[in-house]
Amino acid sequence: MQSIRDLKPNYSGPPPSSMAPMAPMAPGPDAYLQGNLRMTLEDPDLWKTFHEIGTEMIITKPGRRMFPHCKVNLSGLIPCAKYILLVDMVPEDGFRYKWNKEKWEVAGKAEPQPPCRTYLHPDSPAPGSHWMKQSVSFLKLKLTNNTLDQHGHIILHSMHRYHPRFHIVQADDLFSVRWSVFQTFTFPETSFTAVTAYQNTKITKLKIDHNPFAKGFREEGTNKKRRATKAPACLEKRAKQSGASERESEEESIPDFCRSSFEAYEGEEGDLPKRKEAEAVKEERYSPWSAERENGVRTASPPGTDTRDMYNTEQLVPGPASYQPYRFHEYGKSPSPSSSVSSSNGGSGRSSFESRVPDVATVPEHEASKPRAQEAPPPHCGPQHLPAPQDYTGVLNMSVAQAGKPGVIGHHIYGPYGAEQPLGQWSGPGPAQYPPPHHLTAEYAAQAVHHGYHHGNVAEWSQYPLFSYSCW
DNA sequence: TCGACTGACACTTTTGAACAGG
DNA sequence: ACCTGTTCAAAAGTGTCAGTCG
Repeated sequence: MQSIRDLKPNYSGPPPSSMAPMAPMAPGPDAYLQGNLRMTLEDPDLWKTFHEIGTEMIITKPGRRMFPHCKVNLSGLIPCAKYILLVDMVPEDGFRYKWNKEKWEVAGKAEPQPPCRTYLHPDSPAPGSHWMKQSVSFLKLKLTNNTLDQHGHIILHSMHRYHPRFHIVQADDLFSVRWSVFQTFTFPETSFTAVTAYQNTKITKLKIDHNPFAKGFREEGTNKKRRATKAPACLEKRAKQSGASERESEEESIPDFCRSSFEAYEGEEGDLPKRKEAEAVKEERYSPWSAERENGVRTASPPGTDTRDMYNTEQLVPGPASYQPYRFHEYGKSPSPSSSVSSSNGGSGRSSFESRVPDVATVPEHEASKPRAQEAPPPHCGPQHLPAPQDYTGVLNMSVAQAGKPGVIGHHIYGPYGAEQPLGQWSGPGPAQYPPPHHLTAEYAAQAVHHGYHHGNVAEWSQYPLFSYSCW
C-alpha cells in the first residue's frame, strides 16, 4: 500500500515512470508514516485477466454495472470510528481511443471531461468494524455516458480510459466529510476503457464466461440455439471490425488468449521483487497499450495482483489541479491531459508535475510531525474530528461558507483537467473569498477553498459536486 | 462509407412480496 | 403476533444485433 509518504515536502521528483512503483516499497526514514490502513482488491486474478487483455466496460444511457465489479477488503481501520467509502473514476490520460486491428490506438484528444461524480457506498457512514468484517462491494455502481444523467451514475466518455479510485474518509457523518482526511487507493489492474459496445472479442468472451448474467451466451449454456443462429452474424461483423485475427480468439480458451499477449508475464509470477524493479520496462510487453506507449503517449502499470499493494494505493489531499498530475506520474502511467499537452508541445510533462506536486506534498509532513491536537484548524472549519490512527496526510480544507447552492458550487477537486476543464456548473467561489490556512501553499489553498459548501444530510449531500451523487 | 451509438431482444440472476408453517 | 423458510413473479442485469446517426 502506498501512501502520501511518497509525497515528501522535499520531494525532488524523479521521472514519473521510474519513481512511481518504487517509492512505496522503500519509504525512507523520514517517510511520512501513516497507520496500517490497508485496502486490497478482491478477485485480483479476475481483474488481472481482464487487464491483461484490456478491460472494457460498457456504458449505457440508463447506466451499466461494472464487471468485474469493484470489491475491496479493508483493514487497519479503527473499529469504533466511522468511515465513509467513496469511488470515483479518473481518466487515465488525455486521449480518446479507437479499436483498430486487435489493439487500441489513440484517436485524438480526450473530450472535455463530464461532470465528475463519486459513488458513495450505501453503507456509509459505518464503523471501521463494519468495513473490515467483510469485503466491501461496489456492485451497484453504474457507469453511464449520459451527461444529463439524473440517477447519480458515474458519467464517462466512451472510448476513453479510466480507473476507479477508492476513498476512505473517517467521518462520523456525511456532513463532516469536508473536514476529514481522504485516504485514496487505486489498483492498476482495474483500469478500463469505457465503450458503448465491446470492441475486443476476447473481453466479450471473458465477460460471458465470468458474468452470471451472461450465462445464456456461454457455449455450453442453454442458449446454444440462439448463439448458433445469431453468433455467426456477430462474428462476421466483429471480424470486419477487428480483422482476421479475431476469428482465432473465438477458438481460444481464456488462459490461451491471456498468454497470447502476455506470455512473458505469466512466466514471471513468482519473481516479484525483480519484477518491481524492471516493471517499467516489462509492462511494455504485458500491456495491451503498448502501441500508445511506443508513441510516448502513455504507460500502463503492469498487471499483476501481487504488485498492487506496493504502488497502487495513494493517500493525498484532493486538490483540483495538483492531484491529477501526481496521480498519473505517481503510477508511471500516462501524463495528465495538461501535461500531455505540454509534452506534445515539446515539454516532457515534468514541469507540470513538479510545479503541482508540492501543492500536495508540502501539506502533510510538517503537520504530520505535530500532535494532531496542535494542528491548526482550518479557517471557517466545522466540527473537529477524532484523530485518525494513521497520520493525517493533510486536512481537507473545506470552507463552511455557504457560497452557493448544492450542485452548483464548484468543486473540481476531482476534475482531471484542472483549470483546463470547462467547469460550467462546477464553477465556484473564487479563492480570494476564503483565506488559505497558514500551512498550505497559496495555490493549494486556493484550490481547496473550492470545497466550500455544506453537506446537510445524505440526500442533500449526494447532490454536491465533490461527491456529486450517491447511488443507493 | 464507416464507426460510434441506440434500443429491442432473449436469456439469466436477483429481489421482494406473498404465503405457509412453527 | 412474530419469526423463518419457500415459492414465484417482477425487476434488473447481461451480450447480441439490426438499425440510426453524424
